[in-house]
Amino acid sequence: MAKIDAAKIWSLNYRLSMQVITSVAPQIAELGLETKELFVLAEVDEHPHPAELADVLCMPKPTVTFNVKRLEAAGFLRREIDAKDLRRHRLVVTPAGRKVMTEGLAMLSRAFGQRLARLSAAKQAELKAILEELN
Amino acid sequence: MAKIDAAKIWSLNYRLSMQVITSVAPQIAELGLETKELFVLAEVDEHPHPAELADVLCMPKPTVTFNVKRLEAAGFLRREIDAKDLRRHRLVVTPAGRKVMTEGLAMLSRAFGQRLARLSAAKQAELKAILEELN
DNA sequence: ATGCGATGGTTTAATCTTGAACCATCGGCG
DNA sequence: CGCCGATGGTTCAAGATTAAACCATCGCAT
Repeated sequence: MAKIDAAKIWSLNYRLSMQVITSVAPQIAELGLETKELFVLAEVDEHPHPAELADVLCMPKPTVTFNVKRLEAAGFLRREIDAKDLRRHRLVVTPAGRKVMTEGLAMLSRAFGQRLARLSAAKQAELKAILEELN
Repeated sequence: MAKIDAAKIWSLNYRLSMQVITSVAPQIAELGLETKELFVLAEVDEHPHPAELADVLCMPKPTVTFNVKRLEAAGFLRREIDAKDLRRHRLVVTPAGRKVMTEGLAMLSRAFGQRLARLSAAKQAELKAILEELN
């Protein structure tokens, strides 16, 4: 079998992600949320500290600072100082934040769901399994 | 079967793309190329016109203009005006451009190849097929 | 031909991003 | 304790991105 070109696969993957997110960006914006803010918001539950967020989301720390600040100003996020480690800021999603996060992710699900609908259920499951293995 | 959460799959996919590209960015930079410039360069053969590039790469037209300008200044790209349509600029990859493009894509292939190596050959092929179906 | 909406590309100005330097705190170690 | 390297987070300034407005050309219908 000819060797599979990894760059090609990466490229397909990247393009897919971008096309989907580009297509929902306007809807998300109507929630008063930039897409990057949604990404941040969506990871706060699992990764409540900015440093982890930067790591998971592959964005530099100042970018996280910036986006967190905006989310906080918008009332979607609250910030608590960890009494055990005064350097750390624990982020907490507010009810309003949870609302827009849920709606934003639902929009993303619908948009990507339309693409996924091209695949059989079996293939969808296979894709998910493969991606989990790769992550 | 529980409904698969499309947003979750999208997120896995996005994270995978980002982690990989983040990991190669420094190497690519040594070629004198920003990652976005590499993306542009890599699509020029198939999509020689800026408008198409913007579309395929999901980036706004001014971003394409900007990156093309830099690629041109670096001698990686040449620009010809289409005699048939004076609005259109046909982009051409120069030999120097082809060289860095090839090297850059090879770096990307190596980096992503390491991830892909977690999968059996059959699963790699399956992934590629699925992505092509989704694109 | 002439007008006109659509398309290709650039410019501008405002916003976002980010590398580098920074401050504060932590966790050891002598 | 007091130092010191490492870690969490922010600031700042330089550079990248992009929405909006723009100019030029095209295709086409009048």
